[in-house]
Amino acid sequence: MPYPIDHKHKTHARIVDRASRLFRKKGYLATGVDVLMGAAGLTRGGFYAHFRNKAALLAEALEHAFDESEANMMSRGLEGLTGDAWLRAASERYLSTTHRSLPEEGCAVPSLGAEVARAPASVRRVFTKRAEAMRDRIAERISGDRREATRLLARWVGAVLIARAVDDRALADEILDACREAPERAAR
Amino acid sequence: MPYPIDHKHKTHARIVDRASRLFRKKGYLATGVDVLMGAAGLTRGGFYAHFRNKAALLAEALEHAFDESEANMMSRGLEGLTGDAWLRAASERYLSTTHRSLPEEGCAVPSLGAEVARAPASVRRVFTKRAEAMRDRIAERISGDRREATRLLARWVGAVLIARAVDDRALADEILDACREAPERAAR
DNA sequence: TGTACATCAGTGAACGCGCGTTCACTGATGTAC
DNA sequence: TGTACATCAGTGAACGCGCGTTCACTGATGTAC
Repeated sequence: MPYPIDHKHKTHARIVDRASRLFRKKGYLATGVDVLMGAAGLTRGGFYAHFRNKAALLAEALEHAFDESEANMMSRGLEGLTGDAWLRAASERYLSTTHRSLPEEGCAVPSLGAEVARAPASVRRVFTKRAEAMRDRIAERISGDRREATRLLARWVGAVLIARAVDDRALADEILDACREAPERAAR
Repeated sequence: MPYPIDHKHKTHARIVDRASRLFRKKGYLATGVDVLMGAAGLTRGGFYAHFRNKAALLAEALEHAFDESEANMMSRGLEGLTGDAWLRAASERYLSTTHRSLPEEGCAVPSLGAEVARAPASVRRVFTKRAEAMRDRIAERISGDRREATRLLARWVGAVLIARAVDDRALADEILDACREAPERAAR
């Protein structure tokens, strides 16, 4: 057999990782197959030995993005926390200026949500599964209330989306800061 | 003088209106100049007699979209309402299944926010001005609290973005419904 | 241990196509006489 | 009232370019002898 057994698998994973970052940063449509392959140290032609087409890569890139961003923002270092303590810590991460200015390492929902809505069913199915799982993971941490978790996720996503689109650092900070406030406190 | 004096102005406005709808529905990058002009009953070549380039049209299309969607969802028929009554009515409109399934007539923030974040400064400046004005209009209706208005807008935007991306009607409805709940009630 | 071979991951030229933009022009119009 | 003219909104061919995808091939590798 030519090449080590896991060689192709490693290459595949490298393409998915680079794509996942480029899609979140530049957008799906705006990132061409040759740029993608170049970022993985390969050339255009090899792409179709790994993926049926570009949309199939988007589906895998979404899975990878959710894996990475859920771990980074909702779990790593937050293992012991629940309820309000977890909520404050997770909100601080999701609504941080770091997350605002580094979409390539962040949640795929604000960066790719609109493009996913216009993507083939295969892509939307992956997004659906992962977004729902993310919502449920939030619910688990805040006393199991899925409706409250839904509101929280929606607010996080909207805040990051708007903060990134806005061309005014102070306004962006103001938006993130306002949304960091817990619902409980917000209502007095 | 050739042609009625307002002829060019009317054509210009028609292009902006069609572009505003197509951009919201299909995305900015995904909508080509010839499709845009065709939708306005014209041909490709005339475009540059109206706009410096495609990004300049995006800026005008955003203004138009904000005008239209703010009127439709926050004002029309809601003139007498303030506080909780206005909040309930506006939330119902923004988080309606109609708004979810007709992005071409809806708010530009969930449909174009991510592309605006990657657009030239001229486009982002227009978006900033209009998004801030929208937030302030919400604040005026709910006792002047701009931070609360920011949270409300972020939640609305996130909810519609996610509900559109998700490939599951029931889940989409669940998301919109959960986000319809007023913050006050949400916190008990 | 050294060589010949079979495998297949990756190459790069080529496909047809649509992109944003430019430009020489056409032809519908209001005005002047 | 009817004709000639000047204006300029809109046309459509052309520009170079990058897109997603295909395919005949190359060459690095592990295995067999």
